[in-house]
Amino acid sequence: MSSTPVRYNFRETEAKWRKVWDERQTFRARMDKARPKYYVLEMFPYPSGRIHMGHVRNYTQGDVIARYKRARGFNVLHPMGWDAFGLPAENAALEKKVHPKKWTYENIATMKKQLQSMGLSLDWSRELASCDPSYYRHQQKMFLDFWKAGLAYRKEAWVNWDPVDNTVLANEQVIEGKGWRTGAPVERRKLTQWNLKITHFADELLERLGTLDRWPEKVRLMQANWIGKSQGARVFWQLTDASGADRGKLEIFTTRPDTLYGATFAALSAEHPIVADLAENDLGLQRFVAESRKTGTAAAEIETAEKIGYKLPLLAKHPLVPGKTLPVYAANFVLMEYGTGAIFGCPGHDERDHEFATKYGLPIIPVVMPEGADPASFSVAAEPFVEDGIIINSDFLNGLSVEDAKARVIARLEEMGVGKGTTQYRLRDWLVSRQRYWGSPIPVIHCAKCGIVPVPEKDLPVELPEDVDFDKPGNPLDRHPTWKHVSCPQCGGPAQRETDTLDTFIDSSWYFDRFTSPNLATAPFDREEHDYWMPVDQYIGGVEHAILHLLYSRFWTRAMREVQMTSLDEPFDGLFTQGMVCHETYRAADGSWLLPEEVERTPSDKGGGGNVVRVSDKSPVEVGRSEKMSKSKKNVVDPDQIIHDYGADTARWFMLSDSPPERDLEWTEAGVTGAWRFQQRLFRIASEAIGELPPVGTPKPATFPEAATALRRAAHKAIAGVSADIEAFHFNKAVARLYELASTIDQVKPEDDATRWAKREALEIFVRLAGPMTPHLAEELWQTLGHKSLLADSPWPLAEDALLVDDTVTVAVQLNGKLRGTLQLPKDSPKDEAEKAALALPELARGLDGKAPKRVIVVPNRIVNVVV
RNA sequence: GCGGGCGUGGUGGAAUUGGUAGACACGCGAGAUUUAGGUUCUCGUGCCGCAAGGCGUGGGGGUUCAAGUCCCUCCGCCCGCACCA
Repeated sequence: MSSTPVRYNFRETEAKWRKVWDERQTFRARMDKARPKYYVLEMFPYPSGRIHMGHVRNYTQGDVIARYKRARGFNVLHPMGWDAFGLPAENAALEKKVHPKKWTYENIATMKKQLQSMGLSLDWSRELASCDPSYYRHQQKMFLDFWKAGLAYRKEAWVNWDPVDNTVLANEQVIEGKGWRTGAPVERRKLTQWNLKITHFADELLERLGTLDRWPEKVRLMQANWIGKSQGARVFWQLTDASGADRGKLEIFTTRPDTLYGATFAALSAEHPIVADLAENDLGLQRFVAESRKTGTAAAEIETAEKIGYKLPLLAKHPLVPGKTLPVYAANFVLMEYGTGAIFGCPGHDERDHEFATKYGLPIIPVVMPEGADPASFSVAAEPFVEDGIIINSDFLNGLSVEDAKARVIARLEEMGVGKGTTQYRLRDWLVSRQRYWGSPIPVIHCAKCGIVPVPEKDLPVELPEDVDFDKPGNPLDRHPTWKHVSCPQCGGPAQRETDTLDTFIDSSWYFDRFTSPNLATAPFDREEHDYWMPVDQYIGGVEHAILHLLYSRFWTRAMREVQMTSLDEPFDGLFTQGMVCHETYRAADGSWLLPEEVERTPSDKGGGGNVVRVSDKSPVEVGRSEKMSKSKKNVVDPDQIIHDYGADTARWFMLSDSPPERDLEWTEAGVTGAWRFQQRLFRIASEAIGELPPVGTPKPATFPEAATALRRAAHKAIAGVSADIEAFHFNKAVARLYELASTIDQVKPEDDATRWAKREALEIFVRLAGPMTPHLAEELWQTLGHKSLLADSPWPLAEDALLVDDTVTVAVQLNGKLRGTLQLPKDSPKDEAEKAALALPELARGLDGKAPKRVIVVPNRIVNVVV
């Protein structure tokens, strides 16, 4: 139309619409019982400094859902807050001499501004930060309530100890068995710490997974495995020393009581009380125990460490075989935290036991063999047989299946009084004490006379003192001159505050509850608001939280139910786990990592890749494979820069196109410019068309020419398709449909009023469908099309059913399963007609070469397969 | 070690219940227009082959008229493992 090119000024336009939404409080959520609610939540960010592309992806996805559900008439709650306590703030304090509070709030300010530049439909009036005493006072109160309800208790637990810094280390701070700052070999120490009784709900947490049908199957599976319910038996073994004198009983838990006859040794955890006892008079054993403690507390470390054992001066009497005794070891691969801290080793049917038995020359007896194997020749000497099979070499169990044998042997053990069938969980109670400053104080007081006393409710919150120093490692609360010294609330005598703080997973276990009434001072939430908004209808976040955060939140919800705060069972009705954002890595000749902006691609002489060189001196750069964006490898792209250069809509559009949201996304410059060009194209299509379109509200013509009907079909099919795609989180497919619709619209050059009407209809549909993804541009185009209302307040378009079905279908014709041609047939043609049409196809006749078909398979509307 | 996942053109990825593999996009090639602050438009583009045709969804095997999809087996990569959040 016009010879002057139309350009979309995204900077001005995006700012304009954000201001309008903000001023009109478009996204403010208010309880309204007359309307159905929809609670969309993305995992709140840790304020690490600046937002990264992972945030952009996460919040874009959530915003698509939030805007879509608003358009569909839901009363949407879409809040944002800050997971503001945590280790990095203390690290910053140590390294940069900034107070954790200052560092955290500065980061929040920066990141809030960044998030706001994305044009997210958030209700910022509900913003919260978990480090704010007005937030954590409620979790202190809840902690005390849980304690009173018997859900919190103290017990000894191991921590990683740095002997140089005299401080407790997080698993993350232990690198190859050494302290991250000191390099000193890490030791394990025992401390008395607070735990929450998550195991009290183990069975319910497992059972209710089955009802979470809007959760990814893999997350439910991971949680089920984590809870790890297993049926097994506790077996009591009589211990003796070499002379046969009674040395007490040993209790062993096993999930494989059916292999009891294959037991050739017993092994105790290095932390088992019996081992501790024996070690008192055994230097070698002391050394062994000390050696075992050098492994950190992480399960992966313990289980990959070389299996070593120490033979104890004990024998265990086999409970079913008179006269048979087993050697007893202390072993580093037996976990004190699981079962009874002791196992019997059946090397024939367990990988770890096999490795151990081979190493220490212990006998290996097969007691299960595959069905149909020959018992005389079946051997497990080379490797254990861990699958289901038939029991052998096991007295009264011979010939039974594994399952039947388990039941029979448990019955026998119970009869004899030497064992008991039990259910065991892998899940351990939640250890919530942290020896750190930047967390919510545990509101208890230690009194020499009264013991552990809760801080009275009127004294809550227990606030963190701000005058702390980070000159030394360790917990500044512990060495604060005055903070911990208080008088006992019960007896008034001198007492001390608990200086441990709560695990930050607690902060994130109820923030979604708090969002329902974030400004209420007297309680964590208003019951009516909570009942209205909860549960979260759609929760979105990284799969790295699949187990811990989500399980702890499910627990916390139940704990609140236990103390009558809610009647809610599950906090998250729907869950979606998004993939990571990745980028190529670049290395200079000297091996140092380079930022993407420090390298460039030189065009090659004839097409194809080209070389990658350093911008500064054109030296060659080694290109590594794409990995998760991380500061350490410098393969990061700053969202701020992208939003400044291309606009928020481009960043959002790129995040949604191409990659399925649950999979990893590869960030590429080409992809961004592609998204940018499409924004420009859309603006041009709409701007150029506007002059020829009928005004808003022009009545629908009675009839349409064929081309107009085709356009209307495309548009209405897009409504159905995009809606279904958004509901199913297939944003990349929704984007592809919008590309198609845009091309279709652009190609229609109307020459009559009905087609002009259809083009306006199609454009309006397009703009409304694109609204959740590229909200600023869509809002601008909505106005360009002549609307006075906000697109953000407009309803989702409705598809006309009649336009969704075609009257002809393309049917594939195959010869022996190989495609020979296609047919256009009326929809739902009878089978014999489809067959007749297929056999008449020249391409088929050529392949058939005069032979008569043996068989013809007809799948209506899909395929005709001729078999000769 | 245990648990979970992923693997389709040069690239990101599409593909109801097994039913035309490669939608859409990037890149690349050819052409047109001509933009000069990131151009735009048309056509082509899985591989081999002049063609007919053949081969193709990480490798190997199987079930089926028909397999990316179901089964077995092997390989590669990624994530979680309780004090990172």
